[in-house]
Amino acid sequence: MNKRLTLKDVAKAADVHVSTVSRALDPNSSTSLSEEVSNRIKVVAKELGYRPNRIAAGLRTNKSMTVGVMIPDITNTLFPPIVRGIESTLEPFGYATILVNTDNIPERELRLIEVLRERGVDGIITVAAHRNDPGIAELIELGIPVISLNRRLDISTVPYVINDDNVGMKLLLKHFFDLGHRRIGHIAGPRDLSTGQIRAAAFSEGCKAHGLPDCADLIYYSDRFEEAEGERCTVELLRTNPDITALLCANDRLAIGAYSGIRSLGLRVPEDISVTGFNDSPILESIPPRLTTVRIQKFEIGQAGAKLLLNALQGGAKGPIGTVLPVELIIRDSTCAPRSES
Amino acid sequence: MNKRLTLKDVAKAADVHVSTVSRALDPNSSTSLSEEVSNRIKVVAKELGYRPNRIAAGLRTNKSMTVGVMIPDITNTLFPPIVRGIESTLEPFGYATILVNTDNIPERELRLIEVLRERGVDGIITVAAHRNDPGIAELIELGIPVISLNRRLDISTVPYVINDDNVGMKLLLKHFFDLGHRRIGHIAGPRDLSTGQIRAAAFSEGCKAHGLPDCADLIYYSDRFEEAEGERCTVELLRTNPDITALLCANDRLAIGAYSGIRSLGLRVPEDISVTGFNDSPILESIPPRLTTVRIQKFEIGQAGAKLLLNALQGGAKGPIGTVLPVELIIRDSTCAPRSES
DNA sequence: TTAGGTTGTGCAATCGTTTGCATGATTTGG
DNA sequence: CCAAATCATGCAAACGATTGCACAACCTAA
Repeated sequence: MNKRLTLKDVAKAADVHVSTVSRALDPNSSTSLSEEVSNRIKVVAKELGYRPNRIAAGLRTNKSMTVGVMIPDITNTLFPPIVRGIESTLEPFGYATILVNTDNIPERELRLIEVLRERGVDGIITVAAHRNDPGIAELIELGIPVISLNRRLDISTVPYVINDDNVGMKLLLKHFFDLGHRRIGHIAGPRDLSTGQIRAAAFSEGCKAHGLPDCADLIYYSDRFEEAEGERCTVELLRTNPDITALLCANDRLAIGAYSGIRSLGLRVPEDISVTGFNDSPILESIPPRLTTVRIQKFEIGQAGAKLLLNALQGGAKGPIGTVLPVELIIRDSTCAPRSES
Repeated sequence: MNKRLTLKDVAKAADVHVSTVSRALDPNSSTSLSEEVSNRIKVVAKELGYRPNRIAAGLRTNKSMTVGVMIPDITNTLFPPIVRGIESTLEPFGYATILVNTDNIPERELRLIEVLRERGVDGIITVAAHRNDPGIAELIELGIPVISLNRRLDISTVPYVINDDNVGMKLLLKHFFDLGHRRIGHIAGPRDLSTGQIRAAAFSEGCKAHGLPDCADLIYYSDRFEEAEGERCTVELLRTNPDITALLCANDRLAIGAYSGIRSLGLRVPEDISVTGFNDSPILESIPPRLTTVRIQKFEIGQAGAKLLLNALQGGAKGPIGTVLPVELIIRDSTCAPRSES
């Protein structure tokens, strides 16, 4: 267990002061050094295999070169590509990422924010933000850069990267409309998540635009983005509104749950009820009937978020506060024209 | 951007020395403090909302309370549950996890090990180890605790948690044998990964045990655990050995690739060729024909690995160097009796 | 009563870097 | 040829916590 090399060791070997070594090894040091000494030091450092201790440096500079990444749950297929996008973008700049799972539990989220702060993260990227998120609000107040991915906060000062939920919903609605559907239900996401809220709003708006009658009672809010919730809501919605011919779900998991719900009522997808999702999870290609959905850019959302954070960390000219990534309608087998009722 | 509270601030507020505060807040401090002072300090600290700066503490104690987790690629469905198992187990003990993706590229792995070392991780859990891994070997030499999950290293001093690959292969082989298969091929994993090597060895051994004729030429080594490789190897193997009726693939991805390969030759799964995988990825339930495979415990492997690391970090009595988790045969639709050739 | 033992707290060094300032060496210009 | 400017390097103080040691106050026992 040989001790870690320090600046002091290099300094001794190169017969200079530690501060000189520090400067020689710092590419953008303000103080000037002679080429000769600088090179000698670099050579010695490399020979000895010197590696800086970022903890010590972090203590002095108050920069840990780490960022916190908060997600609800890494085992949810939506998040790994986002996390990968973040890591791939940040790593070349020397930032390491600390990953934490909040399970969408507010207290847990608050505790994990503390954990990250104690470790002196330079910034935080959250994919787990609630519309009204006290923890995030506090971070902002403390001046710690925060980026919210996939979701938005109600407070408008938090930079975000989201998908174009609005356009996505309109595309789905138009698809239904073109097929001939007129009674369309919506299984919405949780009210406290921006994705749920934005998509529900887009749904209402879209219905109106297509001249569909009041659709407020055709929206059913789920409590969580989970299959079981999708099933429960679908059953309840179809019980109350048996004339529905199409079901627009706020995400894929709700849609897969809707499949079960529809079948439990003795109906078929899509012959009796057309179903759509949102996100385009990788599994979908293989679950029959293959789900018609909206594809969002997952890796890219992480990438864009990381860039936004880098910009904030480098104190750069503050770019746009929000980035909206384009989406794409993916038509598969879960949608068809309604049974003719003529 | 109000400054972070430090021990000094608390000390001033409680009118004691910083060292006293440090001791009061350290649950297992060796020095004794009067109840009264200790409580007063705790109250003041809580009131002020003091949070220790782990960076500073880490510098002094040489413990960062972070661990590095190295995986090939978080977007591979095998890894998220493992990572979650690690994080869930470590977090309650105050450890944060830094996640890095190696993409199975050795140079990248070496660089990332440096990144982790610079950050002073207290230990490393790798799910990306090669059988012969110079980076890991160096860590061991430096006395940094390392645990290898899912894979083993050839050097025997690295504690590991693996699944019972051996039993898993025997179960699959017995399953084939019971169905009546006698010409069984094996698409093996890469030679430099222990999973590939162990499974191939178990295959050979199992063939012999069942009295099957020399099977060495029925093993085909893939270069990577990827679908495309599975397809390529399957096609080549079946070209050379057209009498094969069953294909045992070293993991699920190779098996899914095998599906394509078999179909490209105009054959059907399982009627013409039975296929099996390994791991039981979540997608499998939905890809027809549903793959017969061996289920490994993913979350548990992370959990067990984390426990092993905790043990190593607490310098505890060194427990077993290896943990082998039980596996389970999952029979689905990709296997059936061979066509009768009577 | 006093020597010796506790007990509770403060002092100061330390961890490995970074960085403002001081200082000695060298160059420049008049 | 000397004063002033410039350059290269060293010095030492941070950063915020931990911890061995010193020391004062108190307690106990002979």
